[in-house]
Amino acid sequence: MIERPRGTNDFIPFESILREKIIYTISEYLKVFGYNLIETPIFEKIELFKRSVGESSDIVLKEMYEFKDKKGRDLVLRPELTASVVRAVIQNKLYNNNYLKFYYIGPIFRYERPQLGRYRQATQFGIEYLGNLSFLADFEIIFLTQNLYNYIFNKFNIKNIEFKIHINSIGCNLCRPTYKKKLYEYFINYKNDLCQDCQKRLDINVLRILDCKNLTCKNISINAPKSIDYLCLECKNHFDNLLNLLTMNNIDFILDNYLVRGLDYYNRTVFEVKAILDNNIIDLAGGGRYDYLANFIDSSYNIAGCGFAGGLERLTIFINNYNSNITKLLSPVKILFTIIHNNQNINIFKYLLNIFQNVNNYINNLKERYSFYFSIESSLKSALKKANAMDINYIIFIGDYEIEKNVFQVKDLKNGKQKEFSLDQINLIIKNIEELLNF
RNA sequence: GUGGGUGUAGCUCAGCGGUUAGAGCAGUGGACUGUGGAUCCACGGGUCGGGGGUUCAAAUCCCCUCACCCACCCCA
Repeated sequence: MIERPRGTNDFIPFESILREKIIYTISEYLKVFGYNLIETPIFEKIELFKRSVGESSDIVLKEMYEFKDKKGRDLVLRPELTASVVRAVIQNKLYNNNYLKFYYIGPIFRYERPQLGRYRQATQFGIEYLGNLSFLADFEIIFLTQNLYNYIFNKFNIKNIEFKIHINSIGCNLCRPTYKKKLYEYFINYKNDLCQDCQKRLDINVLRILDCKNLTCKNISINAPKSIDYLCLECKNHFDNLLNLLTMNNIDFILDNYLVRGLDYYNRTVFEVKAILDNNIIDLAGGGRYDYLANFIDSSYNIAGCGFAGGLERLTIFINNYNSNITKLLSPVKILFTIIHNNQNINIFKYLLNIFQNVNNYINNLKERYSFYFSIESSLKSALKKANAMDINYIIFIGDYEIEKNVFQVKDLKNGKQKEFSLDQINLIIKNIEELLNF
């Protein structure tokens, strides 16, 4: 047996249906706010991520799927999408537009050890708002992040889910070096107590020590200098204004002084969406501002930007966990059309073909709301058994008895009611499906 | 990449050196030949994740490997 590669998934019905609906829900919501779909390649040149996500980040350091193509080009399966979106904006010369709002959804690849909600091929969705330096853009992104999740959870009938937005500012190129220096000076005193990883981080990226889960490191971090105490005036104003807007709009956020992100392109605002599942904290999404990203990719460009990215698989886990009935809620009305056929009279099949054709003809009235199934059975009993097993809502059937009386039967399997219709009307049953089922 | 746990029927699992590997659920057929879900009876189904080793004898013990789950690391 050839199995699928580690950390990948087959999404078979009905999980695939749920994913489809979630994706639809996301795009439906974001389009109303003026965000439009952007699609970029699944593989990119390796340089794109080395320059943007950062050579010192774990993603670039050890998690990328790298390969050479037949001409020896160094390519990678994309580990995230923000860098690609910014690259696309530059390459397609979109930067002079003042309405640079995009949403994306698609696969990303990271070579990690799989766990629940963490896969080597995962699906990320997110939005990017480019070209706006104002704190209003940060506000819009955070507002949309929170309310997109609210909208999805509401749509899938999920109540009582608690998710929190953690937020911080990590400053800009002016003030961050000072802060990093202060952090370094603080942590160097504890160098021998820090875990091995953090001892390395001391020189590579001090900020990430704040993110360490090691208990000793955590305890040391408690009294570490906070980035917000070292922000320059502009960064401080930006952050204060943002927090004011969020407060005025009753957006529930937690000011997390030690929140940092593993991708190097962020500046000023960073945030994460955290939710609780069985006493575990799971990150649903993360994001922030990345005003230097365009410049990292090509030094002749400066394009401000702000966005967030969320994981589709993690979201799906929550929806399934909080609403186990979800696939039933999403299912269309199922109708089984059956011919009870236990003799040689093949003429009876013409009614079956008739329904096939009419379903096709009226597809616009039926789509999203009805699913049709067809079968030929030797007895009514087996037809009903099959319908029951398939969780069919209505069965329409024609057998010898019906032919003799020139009728067909419609039975509501949920309440057992049954009604007889004249076979002369068979051509109208799909066209008038609503009336037919409403008896 | 590190540490731990688990792989036995379609599903959930029992068996943990000793006949021919089991149960429940699901499936198929019948009792019941035109009105379903119930009940009873019968039946089908397994390279015990894969490979190697130890042994008279391995699902069971050992080694390797693959996959999943959990905690790290990191992140969506």
